[in-house]
Amino acid sequence: MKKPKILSDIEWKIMGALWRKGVLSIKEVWKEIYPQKEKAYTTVQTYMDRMTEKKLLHKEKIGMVNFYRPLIDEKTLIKQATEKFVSNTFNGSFGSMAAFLVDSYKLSSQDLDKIKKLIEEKGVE
Amino acid sequence: MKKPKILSDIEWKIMGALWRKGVLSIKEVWKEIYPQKEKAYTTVQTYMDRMTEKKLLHKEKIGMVNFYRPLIDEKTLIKQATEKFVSNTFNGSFGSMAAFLVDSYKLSSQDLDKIKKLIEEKGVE
DNA sequence: TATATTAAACTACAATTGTAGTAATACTAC
DNA sequence: GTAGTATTACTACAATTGTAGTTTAATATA
Repeated sequence: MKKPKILSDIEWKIMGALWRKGVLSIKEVWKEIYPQKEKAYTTVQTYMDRMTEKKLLHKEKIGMVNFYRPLIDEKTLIKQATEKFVSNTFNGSFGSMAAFLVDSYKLSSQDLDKIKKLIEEKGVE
Repeated sequence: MKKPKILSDIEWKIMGALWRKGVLSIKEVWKEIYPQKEKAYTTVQTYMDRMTEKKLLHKEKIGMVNFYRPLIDEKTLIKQATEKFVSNTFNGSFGSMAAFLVDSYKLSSQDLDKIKKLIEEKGVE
């Protein structure tokens, strides 16, 4: 992959809606991500258009309405984004990042437990 | 904090150099982050200027040369950036993010071990 | 002192992003 | 078949980002 497409805030929201729901019209996405109309309908429209150009979405007209579907799967994109983020902020060390997260006040004991189990599965005892 | 300032790639590099070295001139930063002249000197100059305007850096002239020093400390900024990233990509769940990292093929057993110890210190047994 | 070097200061400009308005078109209910 | 309504399609435009050139001022050197 040449230029891993990293998303802006709004693009993440749009992709998120589509990953959750599968295939949606612009209006449906808009209602999903801005139920309080925090942004104009046409703003979402513009984004989804551009994302279609950028091959992040595929659009197909059914009747008079365009429906959009994500062309990139969630796992893949999150992986790319995480790699880029970690490379910027933690000099590429996933370990440091994970340690930072664990070390921060942010994790519940359920989280910690889950992570611990994952580690154990990976064979560190 | 009103608008947490999140950095672009180049800005991270510049901040990184300054966090490591303390106080540097533009040329020093440039040599540090683009030893192969991947970007023009004036590009770095423009960035550092803008970052000074944005209060990310403080500039002080010593003799004829400006020296720059970071106004925001590394931990703080990484925390903000991580929060934003996690909110975008993992719906705000630090646990999911940590689990994703641990679960991915990216961590060495040293990393895992370190994380495990951190978890244990936090009192999950 | 004229000259080359250095670094600062200023200017430029296209691409992308954030935000949305307006025009055209098709559809729906009288 | 005409008047609203829903959607698409098109257009707009300022702010920010990425990239760097040009001009000026000071400094060291020959």
